[in-house]
Amino acid sequence: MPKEKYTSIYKDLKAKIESSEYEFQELLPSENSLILTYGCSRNTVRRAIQALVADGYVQTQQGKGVRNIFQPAIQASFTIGSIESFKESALRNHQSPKTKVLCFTELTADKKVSSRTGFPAGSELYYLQRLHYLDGKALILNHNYFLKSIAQGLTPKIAEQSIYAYLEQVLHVAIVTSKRTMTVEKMTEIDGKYLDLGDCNCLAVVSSQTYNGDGVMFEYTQSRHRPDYFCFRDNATRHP
Amino acid sequence: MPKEKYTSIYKDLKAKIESSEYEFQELLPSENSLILTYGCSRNTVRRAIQALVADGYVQTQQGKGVRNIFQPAIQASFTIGSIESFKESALRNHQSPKTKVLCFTELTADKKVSSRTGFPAGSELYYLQRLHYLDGKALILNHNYFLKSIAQGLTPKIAEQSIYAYLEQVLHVAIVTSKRTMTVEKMTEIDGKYLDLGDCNCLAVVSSQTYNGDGVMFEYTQSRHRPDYFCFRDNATRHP
DNA sequence: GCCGATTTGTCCGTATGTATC
DNA sequence: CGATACATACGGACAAATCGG
Repeated sequence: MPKEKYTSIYKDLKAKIESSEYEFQELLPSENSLILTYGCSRNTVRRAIQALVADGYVQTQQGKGVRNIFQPAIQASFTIGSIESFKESALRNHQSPKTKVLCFTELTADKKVSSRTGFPAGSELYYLQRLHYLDGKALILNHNYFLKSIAQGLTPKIAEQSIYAYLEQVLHVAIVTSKRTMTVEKMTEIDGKYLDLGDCNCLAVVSSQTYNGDGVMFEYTQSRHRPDYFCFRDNATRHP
Repeated sequence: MPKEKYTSIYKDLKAKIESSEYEFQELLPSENSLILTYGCSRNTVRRAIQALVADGYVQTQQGKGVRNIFQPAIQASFTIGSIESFKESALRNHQSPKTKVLCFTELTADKKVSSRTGFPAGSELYYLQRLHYLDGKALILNHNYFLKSIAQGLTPKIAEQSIYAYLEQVLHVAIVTSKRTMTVEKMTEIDGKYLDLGDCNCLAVVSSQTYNGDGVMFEYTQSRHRPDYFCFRDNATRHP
């Protein structure tokens, strides 16, 4: 049983673009012909196309058509605009991930933690430090804070595998929105202890607040990335 | 004369959210009531709401409603997902921008330039180095490559003001899509010469390829940011 | 636990405007 | 000018999730 119609059309077109069924700069079939090939309404194909625009795969132009602007050259390690667990992105890039849990505790948010994470003071939290390896190299040092009431039953064992898989598949937490900021920070002692930074004294830091389907922020994570293996990608559009 | 209907609804709701007319975590009026207040169809209000979702302002939940999750706390210097010129983002943050043109030349892309920028070898280009100041501090060192055929008549004088304003308002170039990657790189000699990096030996690098309305990539830019003034923000959504 | 009201999600069909060729 | 293509907008139908009685 497939998903919704517009999703399957989106995936089909995406696959065709990725497999170079449409050439770079070539126009895709018009909306009207897509309506015929997929047997659906115009709104539905337009919705699929808009998703491709958001991905930076195609560009639309009124009166002309939909142009393929996908270039497979650049393969970003971490794609912006969608939420992915470390394990998922590693597997997507055909790399073997490993995670080591350095620290697993529970704590109550005081003012300091509250202002850093955005959790209300007094929140009961799990706090973890995790080290992520890719192909044997230590690349990311993660500081995770999870709301205990939502990530119930989290264990170091689970944290070594995939926390997101546990949240979604076991606890049925709907993961919806994540607000992220990306900065560059001076390395700390603990960074240097676990990550091989070479002669760099800075690293890339991604801080994220993640919300569940009820609008509750249940996760704050700070990911500290070894700079030479860090690449963020996004597609922006202009609306003046 | 206003814009399209859904844009004006989007802007109106956005303004109300930003001015705390709806509280954090509060549900917005239902789609049906918005239909009445704005006198439009359901599709139109839904489109406005989807734009707010993309901005990370609200979250929708089937059967419940649309929840305000906007928190004014974090004001990012550079917002992801939209294309902004340096001048625009500076003015948005109420800061006084200044730009100094270090270098302005024309060149023909050889293989090396081609592989770095993505322009085909043989392309006729403008090449610029520009230094951007904010409130008197040198924050960003920009390397710009523009396709001569599209950015016709570019001068150092214009580059000191806003290139985007020239492209859009004078040449009527439609700026549509930009593919960006964010990395952290070791500083170079020229970085150290112009940017005050303190004791950091790295900086944040944003590389972007920008396309016009005809699907032609007309700009490649590498922006090298002083790390302590660099902040990128984005809102991600999960679609497993 | 069931039922009905409310609310958002998906999908369809149609009409009109606007840009391109 | 007409044909084609995408953009905007409207209206309606049914499904799915939520909530209260």
